[in-house]
Amino acid sequence: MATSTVENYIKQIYLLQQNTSGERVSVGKLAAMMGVVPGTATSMVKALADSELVEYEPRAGLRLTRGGEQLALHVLRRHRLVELFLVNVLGLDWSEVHEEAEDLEHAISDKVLNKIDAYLNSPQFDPHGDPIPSARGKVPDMECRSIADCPVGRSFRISRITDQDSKFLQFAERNGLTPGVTIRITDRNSEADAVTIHVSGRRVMLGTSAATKILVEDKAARTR
Amino acid sequence: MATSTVENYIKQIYLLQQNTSGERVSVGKLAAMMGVVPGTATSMVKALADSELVEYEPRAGLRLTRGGEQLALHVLRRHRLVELFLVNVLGLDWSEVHEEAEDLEHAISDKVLNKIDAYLNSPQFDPHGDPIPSARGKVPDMECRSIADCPVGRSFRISRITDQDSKFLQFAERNGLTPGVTIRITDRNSEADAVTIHVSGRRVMLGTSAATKILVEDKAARTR
DNA sequence: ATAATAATTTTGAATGCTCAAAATATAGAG
DNA sequence: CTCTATATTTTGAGCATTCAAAATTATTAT
Ligand SMILES: [Mn+2]
Ligand SMILES: [Mn+2]
Ligand SMILES: [Mn+2]
Ligand SMILES: [Mn+2]
Repeated sequence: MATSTVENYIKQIYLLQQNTSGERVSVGKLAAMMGVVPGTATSMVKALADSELVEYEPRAGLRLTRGGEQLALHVLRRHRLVELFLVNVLGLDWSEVHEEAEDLEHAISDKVLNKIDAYLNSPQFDPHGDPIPSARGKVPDMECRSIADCPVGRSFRISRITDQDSKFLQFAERNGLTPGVTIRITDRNSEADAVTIHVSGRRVMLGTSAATKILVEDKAARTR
Repeated sequence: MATSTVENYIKQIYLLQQNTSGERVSVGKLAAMMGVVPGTATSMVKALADSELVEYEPRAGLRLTRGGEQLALHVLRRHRLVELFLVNVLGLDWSEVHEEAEDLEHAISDKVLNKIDAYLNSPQFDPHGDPIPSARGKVPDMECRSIADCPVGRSFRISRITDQDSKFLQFAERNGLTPGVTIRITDRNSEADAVTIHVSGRRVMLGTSAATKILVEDKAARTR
């Protein structure tokens, strides 16, 4: 029913809402993320509002409706299951699957999706640690903060990388910074804008903006 | 580069050319197969001619160029590898994969396609016995005729089912009529418009129009 | 409060694909 | 050779998506 353009907009709105923790999304931000001119976003948003996928207050911004959120979660489920399948079964690199999934997420039927889900044993997280919404739209919760604001001296488990850029993912992999890995934060220097961590022997230094993209949780936590 | 609409048209033109063994395809036939109104096909064909994918002689018909044929073979390769993957790896039924592949064929990158090909060990035929063009556009040749015009009394191996309709495929499967299976043609009655065959003990009667859809080859032939 | 600035919306136009219906060409029947 | 049935093309229009550029509104600085 929904075109892939609509699915992409809705997914992006969902992701923007996540960052700004629930506030209304601005048309400008949306346009920027979608790589379109602002006027294009405006007219698209009007169409989405007509289909009752978003609530739209001209000049104030927009927010997903319940239906919009469900669609977003369904797209995200397809995207992330596909990513995991490509990595675990077909052996693609985690740095390249995001692009692939960007197209496949619109072409996978529920029938195939369920087979993939079963094949992978109903996983909860994708290769980047992103939560995979369930078929009913439940998102596995994960309480985690970024390396950028973790106390020095403690150990953590990497749970998620929040940047799909393939250069960054390759860098992370080269340095052993992948979900599940245990790291120890050994130093933070706010003047130098950097954090030092230890990961399996190695010492790695990260600038704050890179550190922000790596989320961790307490050593004790989750089964993954 | 090519939209999925263009890919679908080009693929369909290729398939029509196969049937009519190389003659020019008429716009009307194409429109019918694509499920569009004739005028739509005319304007699409003009666009395809502008992109040099077909040679078009108004009112006389059209034919794929070399480039068009290559595109068709590439789409067909994706379609058929996907079908086989869905059946062999994800366990979908052969009667349902055609529909699935119809969308996926446009969303699979070469990178993923190569992984699938390797995973399946570079197969030559899909679940319906359709030949899978190689990455370089070579089509595995198969010399086969339909059950409808095979001599009575001899044995053959089923090599291909040329009908994607899921009801027909389910019927075929129920009666053990799948590629690789050996059958024996025991009777033909042109008045009754029917053929009788034996397949693993069972006796099956087929009307000519059904028999035409099942292709066989000499018992001796091919490694599959 | 006014003016400058930034964000947003509107307008007008293009592209790709489609349909309905009218116009035209072609082939076969008489 | 003329008429008619059939296939094909043309015309005019709509939908989804996009851009460029102009118009409008909201925000901020003075
Ligand atoms: Mn996408
Ligand atoms: Mn991911
Ligand atoms: Mn298709
Ligand atoms: Mn097939």
